[in-house]
Amino acid sequence: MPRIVDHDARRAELLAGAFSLFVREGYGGVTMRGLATALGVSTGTLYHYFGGKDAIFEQMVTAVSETDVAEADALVQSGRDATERVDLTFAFATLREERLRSFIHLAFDARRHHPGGAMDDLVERAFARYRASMERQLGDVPADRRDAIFQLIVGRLVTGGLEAKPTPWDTLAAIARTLVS
Amino acid sequence: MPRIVDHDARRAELLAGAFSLFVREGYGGVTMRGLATALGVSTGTLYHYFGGKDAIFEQMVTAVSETDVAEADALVQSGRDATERVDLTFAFATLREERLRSFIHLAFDARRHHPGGAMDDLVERAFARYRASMERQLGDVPADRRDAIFQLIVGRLVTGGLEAKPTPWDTLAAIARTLVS
Amino acid sequence: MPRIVDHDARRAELLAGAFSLFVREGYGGVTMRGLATALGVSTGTLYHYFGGKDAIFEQMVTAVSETDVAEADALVQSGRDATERVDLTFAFATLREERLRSFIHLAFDARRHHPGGAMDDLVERAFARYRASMERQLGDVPADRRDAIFQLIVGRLVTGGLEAKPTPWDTLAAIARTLVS
Amino acid sequence: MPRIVDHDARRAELLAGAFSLFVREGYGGVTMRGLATALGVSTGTLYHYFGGKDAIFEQMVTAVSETDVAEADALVQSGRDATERVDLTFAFATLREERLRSFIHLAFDARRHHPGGAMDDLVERAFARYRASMERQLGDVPADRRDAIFQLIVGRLVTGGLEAKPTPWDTLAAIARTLVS
DNA sequence: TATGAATGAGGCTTCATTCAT
DNA sequence: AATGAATGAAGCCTCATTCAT
Repeated sequence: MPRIVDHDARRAELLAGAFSLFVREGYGGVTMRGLATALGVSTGTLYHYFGGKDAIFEQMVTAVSETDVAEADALVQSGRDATERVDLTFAFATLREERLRSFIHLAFDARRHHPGGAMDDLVERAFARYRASMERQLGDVPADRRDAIFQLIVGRLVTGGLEAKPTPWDTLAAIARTLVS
Repeated sequence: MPRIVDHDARRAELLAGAFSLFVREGYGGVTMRGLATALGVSTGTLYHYFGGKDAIFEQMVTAVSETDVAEADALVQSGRDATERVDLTFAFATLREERLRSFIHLAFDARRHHPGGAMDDLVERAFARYRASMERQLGDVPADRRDAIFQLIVGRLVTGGLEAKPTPWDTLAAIARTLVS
Repeated sequence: MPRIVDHDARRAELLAGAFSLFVREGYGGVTMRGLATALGVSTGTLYHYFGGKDAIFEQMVTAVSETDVAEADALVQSGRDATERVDLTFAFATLREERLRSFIHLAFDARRHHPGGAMDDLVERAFARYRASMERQLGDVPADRRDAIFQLIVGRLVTGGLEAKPTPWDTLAAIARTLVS
Repeated sequence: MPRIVDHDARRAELLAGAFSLFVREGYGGVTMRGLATALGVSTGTLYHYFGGKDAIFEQMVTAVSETDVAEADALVQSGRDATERVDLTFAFATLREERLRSFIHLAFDARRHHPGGAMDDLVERAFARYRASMERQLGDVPADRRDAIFQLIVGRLVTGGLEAKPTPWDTLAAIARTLVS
């Protein structure tokens, strides 16, 4: 069935385009009309490929976390010891700061707009992917310290979006290094 | 003579009621009609006491952070040394976990819905209040370590709302203690 | 019954204050709250003295035209011949331009908000008062020419509120003089 | 392919329907819901074709004045000398009395509801179109007399809507003829 | 497949009016 | 007599969704 393949390919293409808009505007800030315009299609086309706004949103949450984790793995695994890999983990967070912060916000949004449903699983699985990545890369760091580093990064991502002068990444990276040596 | 009403007291009362709804539904999820119903008043009354939805939200953010900080100060200052006060800080975060998480969530929402406006200042000032409280209580801890503890708590509050099995508070408190001794 | 007298005096006082606001904002632009504030009373007081917004408005239309006609008569009757009295008529229109224009607008408003009712009579009587004043002052001018002068003035009042560069009053006064000599 | 609709033609159609309602109810008296109902469409459709209430009103003012001026030009230019063209000008005003009166009324309303905005320009331009038409048709009449005729017509249109027995058009036309001979 | 015109519920806000004090 | 808190209908506008073409 070549038709099906084309259909799926087009859907993936639209999803990729939708992602940046959702990340920039948040769930509530995206309108179907705005999304259609940004993607260069009509609203009718959007409804042809997806069930509706929610369906688009849900498919995106998964797509984002998979992309991010793949990139993080690729970068961090080049570190030769735990200290270096901690530094690379912070380097990744710094590099993709906006995107990761947006993901957290998206996750919040997602759970709000689909309470108690399959969306919870989706978000949990996405976070589990990030956690698994850290475990792969920092497997020789004690679990409690690895957890602390994770919270440090999440905390910094969040405050970076809310405070005028958030704690510098370097400061936190330095603290993190003391936790693994 | 008019119906006897303490204008400010009534306003504070409405504000307190509004918080739980905003927390449950998010900024975008709260409608003036819904808020009025939840508070047992008419929409007109809401506009009698507040300039509008934004004004309600803004006054709420300030009121909540002030209340929280006052409570945190009261609790934490009973600690006799830095280690004890770190423990009490975590105790406060654990105790008011839901409320603090809601506040962060709300702050995110608010900035998305009103980018670049007075809301930014409001949120920044609220966060500054929390920071100032920590500085008062943990003044003898080096600034970088105090910052790390702050990020640890914020990170834990956020992941607590998104992960199925977030890192236990105790684990992070233990790490934090190592940072101040 | 001294009470009644006081009551009526207060009502006249409020009406006088209301007039300038209605003239400035038009019927639709005046709110009861705004009117109460401008008068330095409460909305409740307004409802104590008048039946409501419409009642205030209606009483005003009569009051305005009576005041204006009295002033016009006083001014114009000092002219010694028809030409002079025409000039004085234009002088009065120029002097009270804004006020007279507002009255025309008010009259329009009035008929719109109270179609087919007693308000039509009210407006017609008010206009009849202006006409009667002209007949008193320009009694020796043929009726058709007097009518033309009236239309000239009304036309100029209206276009003065709508055009950037309306015809100067002087130009029209000069034309009017040719009509009476 | 989309439902086949000539966007501009549909807009013109809606605009034409809007005029009669605006004329009947006045700017403030027209509601978007009422307008939609009167036009047999939904409020959403109105916003699909126009930016909002003001945009509808503005486009209407322009459309009406353009139509009127075109009609006036066509009628009046058949007159062979100034006297005949003055008569034809009054004939046009008599024929379209209601419509022209409504236009003046609307212009007043518009400026009151949007003081100091783009509406002022719009109204001024519309009036300028009427003035220009008179200049084209009565170019050989001295400017001051042409202006007087314009005021005569405007005055009669206004009083025709407010007085029980306004001055007959014939009377004013006769006076106007004396001004051009 | 794809379009975009059309829908109508629902959002925020205003305001004439009522009524307990 | 006077106040102003409270009401709720109604205004303008947005937007997810449907459907004829």
